[in-house]
Amino acid sequence: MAQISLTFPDGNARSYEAGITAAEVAADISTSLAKKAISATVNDRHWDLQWPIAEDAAIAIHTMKDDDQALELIRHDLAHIMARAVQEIWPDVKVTIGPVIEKGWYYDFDRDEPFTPEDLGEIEKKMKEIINRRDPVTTDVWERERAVKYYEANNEPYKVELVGMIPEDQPIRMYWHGHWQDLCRGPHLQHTGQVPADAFKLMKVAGAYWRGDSDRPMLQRIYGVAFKTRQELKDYLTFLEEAEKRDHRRLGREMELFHFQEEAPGMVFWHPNGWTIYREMQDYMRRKLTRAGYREINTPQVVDRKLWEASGHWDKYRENMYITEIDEEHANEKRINALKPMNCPCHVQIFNQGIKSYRDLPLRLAEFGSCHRYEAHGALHGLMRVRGFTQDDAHIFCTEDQIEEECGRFIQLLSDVYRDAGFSSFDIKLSTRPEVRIGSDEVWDKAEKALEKAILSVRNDYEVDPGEGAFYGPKLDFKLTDAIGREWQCGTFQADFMLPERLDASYIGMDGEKHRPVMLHRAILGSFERFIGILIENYAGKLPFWLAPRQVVVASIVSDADPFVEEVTERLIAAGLRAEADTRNEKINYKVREHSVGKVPVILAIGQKEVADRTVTLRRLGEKQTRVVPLDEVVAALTAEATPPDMAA
RNA sequence: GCCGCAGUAGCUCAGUGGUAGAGCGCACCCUUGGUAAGGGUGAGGUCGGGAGUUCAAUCCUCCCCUGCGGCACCA
Repeated sequence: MAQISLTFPDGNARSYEAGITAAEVAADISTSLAKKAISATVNDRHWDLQWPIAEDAAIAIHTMKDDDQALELIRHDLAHIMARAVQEIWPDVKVTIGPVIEKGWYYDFDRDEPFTPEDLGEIEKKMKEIINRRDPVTTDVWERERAVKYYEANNEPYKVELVGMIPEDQPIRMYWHGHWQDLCRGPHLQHTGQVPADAFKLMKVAGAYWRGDSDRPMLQRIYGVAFKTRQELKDYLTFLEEAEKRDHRRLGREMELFHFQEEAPGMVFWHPNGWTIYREMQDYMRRKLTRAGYREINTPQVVDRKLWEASGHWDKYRENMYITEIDEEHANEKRINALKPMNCPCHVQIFNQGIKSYRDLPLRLAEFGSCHRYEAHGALHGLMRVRGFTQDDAHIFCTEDQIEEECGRFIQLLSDVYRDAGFSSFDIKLSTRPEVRIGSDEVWDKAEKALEKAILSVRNDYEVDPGEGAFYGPKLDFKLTDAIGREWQCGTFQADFMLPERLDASYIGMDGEKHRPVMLHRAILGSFERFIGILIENYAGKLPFWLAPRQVVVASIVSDADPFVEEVTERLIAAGLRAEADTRNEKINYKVREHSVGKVPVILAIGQKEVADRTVTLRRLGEKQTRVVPLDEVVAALTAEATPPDMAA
């Protein structure tokens, strides 16, 4: 037998016979390691203990102490255990696939009857039973034909299809958990008893298309979460409760920010409090854009289909466009209009007015563009996905040579905005040329390089998504991370070589000839609606002072203080603050509680002492201690605090 | 759009084949109380919409609408 050399993490190497398994290597080291081992890493690949090692390699044996590997295996084995439990209870159910996902796994089943919440409890019980059986996990590689025949005989058509999808050069690997069998690339644990029986939970049932294709059958998906310990599971469930508490739909109601109703699904009714946040954000953006050299414009809501046909949107997105009908009586000619689903074609119309010179470029046209898209019912989700929304949209008309400079300026602007909104980090993704595209390779080279260079001028890390660019140009997507670690894609920067062509935009170059400009589509917030939703969730409703809809409530402790409360409130309002007086016949405890629940950042309480001294007692949201401050001082301090971040000295 | 679940007072939710209830909120009264709910009284509902079954439907059946969790989609 040939000998191979395995190098351990500590740098030591040992010689073994080729074909030795990782389990045997572990056993060679110590019996306790053999028992504790869960998997190995062999030449950077996560390796099943049972797999033979054929050649020299770097090897590391994993135990439950290695979180990454442990969690992957636990979740992956649980997927199998769950599928097995389901088939033990309902032998007719057909199995499909069950991958590991963040925090857990899912498994898709084909079953006539959907699973009920009660079924989940039963499955969970069965799973624990299986874990306690401590069945060994075994694996083998089969001939393709044998696997197909096996699955055909067992009436598992999805598995037959999966076998067929495995590339010719890949092995068909089978796994057994006890008697139960599944097609799987592995790796897995040594036996089911290695899975913690008290650190997982089945979460929900949902429909999911076979292979994610809406033309294929709808399967029943069961989601589970799993951790190494019971405590981690508990912590995660607590986290979910916390996330639910910051749900913007709930806070939107509690803080009286907005509502939705049946007559206008997916359209926001902004209440005074919510609209205050919106306006504050919009004012802020307007200042930032103006300073960054943008000119603000405004374009029609209702536009003849001819323009959408010319832009190409009619062909592709007609299903999702709101079409207007005019009462015949009042129309001389039948015209079909659409509510604009996007602003770019209208912006080109403004560019096209008059003759543009290269001296006009780059021309940056910004619009808080109100758009309507008929989104699928199932897609709507609070402010995050709506049918009527306003983009912080702008189009930069420029030359190919100006792309890089404009991209760099944009990223700078975007960084400022995210920072001011309270997001400390964001990721950038560069999507490059797809197979089907327009424009010469030369132009693509230039554009992709320009975007890349622009990113590198501000930071050194970004992700590349090859082939995921739009057919009309490469793009950047910007994802920010919120306070509880969730990612939201907000900003975008897209180079477009097509629309100027389709809508015949041109400028006169230095050479006196006509040229096509490049159009850069860009947004920072995405839509105001969604961004405000993200802000609400990020801050759990406790918005920074400059954005808080109600910044200060001045509350009387005794009714004798009411006149001074009114005076203080007027002073604050005169200073530009959003202040309200609360002189209701209620105790101060009650008022403090109510305004705390309402997320008012500052409460100023006024009783007899304050009236006598012309002071206020200041209490900040979430803090217990109070502070007595002279009136003049509090007005000055709060006014300074209310200054938006871009205006602060 | 697809799968599943849900829709009862402003909110959160209970309930029944014989047209409804709680807590909070709201209004009024008492209370002037010092930092997260003082007390009393009262008003408030075509039980999401339509059709059907039934002597009788908020409850059972069907269709539609909206919402929720996923999936698909997101110019």
